[in-house]
Amino acid sequence: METPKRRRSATRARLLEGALEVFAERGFHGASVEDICERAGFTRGAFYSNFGSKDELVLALFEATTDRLLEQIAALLPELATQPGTLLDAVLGLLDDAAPDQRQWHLISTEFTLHALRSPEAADALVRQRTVFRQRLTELVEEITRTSGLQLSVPAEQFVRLVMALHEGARSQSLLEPDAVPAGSLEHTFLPMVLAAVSRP
Amino acid sequence: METPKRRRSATRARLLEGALEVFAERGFHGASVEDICERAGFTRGAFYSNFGSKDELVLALFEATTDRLLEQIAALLPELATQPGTLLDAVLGLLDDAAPDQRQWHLISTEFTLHALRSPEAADALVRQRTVFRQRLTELVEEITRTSGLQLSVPAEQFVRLVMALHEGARSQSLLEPDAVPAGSLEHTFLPMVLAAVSRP
DNA sequence: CGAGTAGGATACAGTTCTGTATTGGATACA
DNA sequence: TGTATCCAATACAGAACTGTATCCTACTCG
Repeated sequence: METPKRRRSATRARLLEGALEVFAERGFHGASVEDICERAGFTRGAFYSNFGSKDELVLALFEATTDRLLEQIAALLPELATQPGTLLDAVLGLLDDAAPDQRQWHLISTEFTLHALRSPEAADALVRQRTVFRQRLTELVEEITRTSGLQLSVPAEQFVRLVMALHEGARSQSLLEPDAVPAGSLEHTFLPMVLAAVSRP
Repeated sequence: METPKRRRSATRARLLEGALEVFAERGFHGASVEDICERAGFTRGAFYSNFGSKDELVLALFEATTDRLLEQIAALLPELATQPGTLLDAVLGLLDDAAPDQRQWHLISTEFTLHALRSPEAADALVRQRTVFRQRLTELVEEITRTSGLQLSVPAEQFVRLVMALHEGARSQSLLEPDAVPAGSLEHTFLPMVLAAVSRP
């Protein structure tokens, strides 16, 4: 039982993986179907046998990426919720470690965001993903504040939105000017202040 | 004296204007030269008479955009530096009002950023632009703190980087979820806290 | 071992885009 | 008024890409 359907889903996976790389390198419209196939080691025959079009692949890629992201979160949450460190270490740790490759992830997720800003359906999907992601983080924050006796003067979700926004903007700066803005520097400089301002012992 | 060179530069300007719109709508690679010309009311003949390629036009567009941005800043700075309101009102006002159309500006600047992350030359240009922009903001902050007797415990530039990062991330959220995140809400919720934390009377 | 089938490769037709070469028309100027 | 010039339109050739239709190969299973 090694080749009836497993082979098919394996090539699907390789195509998705290739698409991820090529999209990160050349962008969404800049990558041709041929590019993706070449990267994955196939020809277009394999592609059109698995996907109806590039758009369809993009959708599948987004869902696959979302799934992986949620898995990563699920894997990281337990230790972060309980073990050492502060609330901010936990939240930032999750944001940082959820994706294996920060640069690629930033390129891809920016590409998705741009796509979503132009297509209502894509926007729906992206907003749903971000909502789930944010909820996980919010629960994490709430749990940590509960167990540590800390209390926030703003809704946890609002606080999470802040951290996400700052993280995204800061990552952009870090990737453009790695020397001037080491990864995480902005967050680690300012977020503790915000936390201090919004928390009561 | 109305048509020797003025006509030429007028079509250049219209092409750039068309490119701005089309790039915002379909993205950089998604827009064909023909699309741009059609939007501007020309055919490709006009295009290739004014630009060598789409890449060249992109560069020109970036510079034109940069110029306009700096003009906007120069126009807004004086009143913001002196007149009423707080430091944050001034900085956020500048970030908000520097571009006439927030959505289009966000799409275009994200597109540029993405492009820059893939091309070292574009990265250079973008970093230069952002550096100038940041310096203007930094000077504004320094001037306001000086005249208002306020003092920051972090370098003004670092503070500006924070505001820019937060602004960018927050704008992304606002555009994706206008109802959940009204424009400016994140900034106006949290930045005063940071400011309070980093300033001494 | 042989027929059937699934999945990917190859070949091909059609479309779209780019870039150049040529043409046409309007304006400046003698 | 006629001519030279400039600029954009048009016409054309070639390249790149998409999507389909057919072929080939390697398993599966009787």
